[in-house]
Amino acid sequence: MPELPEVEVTRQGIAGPLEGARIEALHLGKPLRWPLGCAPQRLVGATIGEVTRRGKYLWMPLAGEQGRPQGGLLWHLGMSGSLALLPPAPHEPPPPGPHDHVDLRTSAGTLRLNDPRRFGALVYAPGLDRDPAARLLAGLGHEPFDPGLTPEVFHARLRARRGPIKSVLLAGDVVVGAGNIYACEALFAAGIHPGLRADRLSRPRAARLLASLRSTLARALLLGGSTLRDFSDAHGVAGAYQSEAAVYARAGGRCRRCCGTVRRIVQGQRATYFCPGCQKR
DNA sequence: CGGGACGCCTGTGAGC
DNA sequence: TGCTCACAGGCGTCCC
Repeated sequence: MPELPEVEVTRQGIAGPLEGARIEALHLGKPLRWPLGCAPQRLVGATIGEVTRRGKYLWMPLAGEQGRPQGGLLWHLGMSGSLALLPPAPHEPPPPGPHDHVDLRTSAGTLRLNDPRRFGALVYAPGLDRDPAARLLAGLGHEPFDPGLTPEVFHARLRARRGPIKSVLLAGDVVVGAGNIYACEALFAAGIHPGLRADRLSRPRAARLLASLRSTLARALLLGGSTLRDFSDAHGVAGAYQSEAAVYARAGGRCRRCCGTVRRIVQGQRATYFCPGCQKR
């Protein structure tokens, strides 16, 4: 679920309402991927700043009572996580379900993390540039919409990589944001075979792939992301992108462009979907 | 150092 | 119906 569009849609749903809100309590359920890293009580009274995104992480800066910087919270939705912003007092939030593992109660409402598989995380860090945040973000590549990521830069980065282009997109150390769905869809849109070695992409094809990646992510963002099982935005609204996926999860189906058959292969333990007719090495 | 496999955890759907 | 098995959108860590 949560690839860049889903995380960004989530961010857009919570950033405005939560900015300036005061933390009243933090309740934790079952353990997530990593421990919080500080006593929940220590966050009470802090004021939430502007929530930002880096890759698939959300950063929620916190300010202390006297405006002193007080670090922040790094959120990750993992494979099955979603955030819901529940109405503030006088409304009492419904009791947490079995997969609700975080309730961040604030003056602007309760931010609730639901994550059945618990690959997600909530981690406190003294700053974005301080551990553990710095360590987690250290290996991330360019943001896909970063103007500094020119076709030339993208091509140069790909030329240093010998693995299949699909795996390189997924790895996130060249460009962040594409998970399995959007990596497959962007490659289809660009007409590039997922098994092509990254260093074998010509400059024009690299440029085309970058453009396809951007348009794919932008389109998904516009549609509120993809909902394959249970993703929803901060207001509980499902995404709509999955219904227009050209290849993802469509093995055996008819390619919408050439009427050939969509194939499924496995690369690096992950399923890859592509159209052999439209995507060339 | 790059690249690939593993494992974290639970739910779902297919097949028997 | 009920069981088992494969598989699922991410990513840090380990090993070669």
